[in-house]
Amino acid sequence: MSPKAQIPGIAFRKHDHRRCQRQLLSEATQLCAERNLRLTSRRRQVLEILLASHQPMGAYDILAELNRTDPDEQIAPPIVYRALEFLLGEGLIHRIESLNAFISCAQPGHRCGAQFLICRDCDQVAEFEASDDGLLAEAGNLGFAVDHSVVEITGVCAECQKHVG
Amino acid sequence: MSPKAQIPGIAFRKHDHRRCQRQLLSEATQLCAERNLRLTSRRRQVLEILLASHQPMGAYDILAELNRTDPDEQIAPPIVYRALEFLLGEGLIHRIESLNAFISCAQPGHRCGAQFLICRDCDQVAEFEASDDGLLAEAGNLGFAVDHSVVEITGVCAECQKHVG
DNA sequence: CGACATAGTGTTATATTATAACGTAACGAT
DNA sequence: ATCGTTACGTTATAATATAACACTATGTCG
Ligand SMILES: [Zn+2]
Ligand SMILES: [Zn+2]
Ligand SMILES: [Zn+2]
Ligand SMILES: [Zn+2]
Repeated sequence: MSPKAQIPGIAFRKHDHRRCQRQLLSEATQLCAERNLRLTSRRRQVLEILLASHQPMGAYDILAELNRTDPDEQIAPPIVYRALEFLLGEGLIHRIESLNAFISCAQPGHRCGAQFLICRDCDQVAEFEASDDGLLAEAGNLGFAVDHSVVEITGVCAECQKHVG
Repeated sequence: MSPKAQIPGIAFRKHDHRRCQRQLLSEATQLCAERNLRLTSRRRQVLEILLASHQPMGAYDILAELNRTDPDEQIAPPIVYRALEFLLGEGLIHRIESLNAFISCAQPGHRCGAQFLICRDCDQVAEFEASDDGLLAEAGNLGFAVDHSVVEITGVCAECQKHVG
């Protein structure tokens, strides 16, 4: 993965991910403490699996990972989905609708609009913060009370455009 | 400037839907003829089911409808999915990712960006043409070659806000 | 026409994603 | 300690989607 300063999203940037990971987990812990919520070990476990990369994972991928690291117990889907539900609710992760997958939030606590660039070549997904969201304003102008917005842009990232063959 | 700030989406407007339906089917027929594509009876059948309303339907809802109107044959999922794939490819219908559902395009042939307002009260979905140019331009500026964009805004429509208790 | 290539359909089975339902355990407050 | 609540574990099943392969319709060319 080469440095691509122009692409937003940490997924596309070279960085000390060890540190990044630790930081995000710490932020999650603090955020839950502030909100008086329980980041239980299951929830933390699922979050950590997602924090291991900046890639989206399917619920069953996460499930497999849980069962791989802990072959004694046989975890079942509802456990994963419940943890995901909690993490989604607190904005610690996002759901990528067009992939049926989940990804750790790059800026937990920012209550950021979740907007994604999805490269169909390298499968990397970058969360990016579109500062000016005219769409929501427009929806608002039309009398629509916006609750949640899904913005997922599929295409080819800058790096992959170079390697076309 | 694009023609926006109209009331979004025909789904939310009172109109002669009989006529609307006929018109859209006719446009689809013509469009396929122009493109030298076969709007076979199966494909037309699926399109007609979606054109019966401006509401999104799951693939299995469509399947059920097929099997209801024609109880002799027992249609299976792949048939529906293949018809949907064709219709999606030609822009005659759209897929709503956050609902796992399909909806007829309000403006076939316009190659319109597919943007949706989804009311979580009345479940109506309005296709609306907004200037998400900002977003796409931003992606473009960042070196990302946009292929397809998903914009789905969930909330409460103007009408439902009045009736809230 | 009749052989052929191709696109579309039908059928079976199965993969993938997600939830219902219900009981148990942990926790937090009286 | 008991009680209400939240989270977890377990089983079963629902809902969504595709793989694989056989068959049929359609158009093309000699
Ligand atoms: Zn990182
Ligand atoms: Zn890429
Ligand atoms: Zn109509
Ligand atoms: Zn509504």
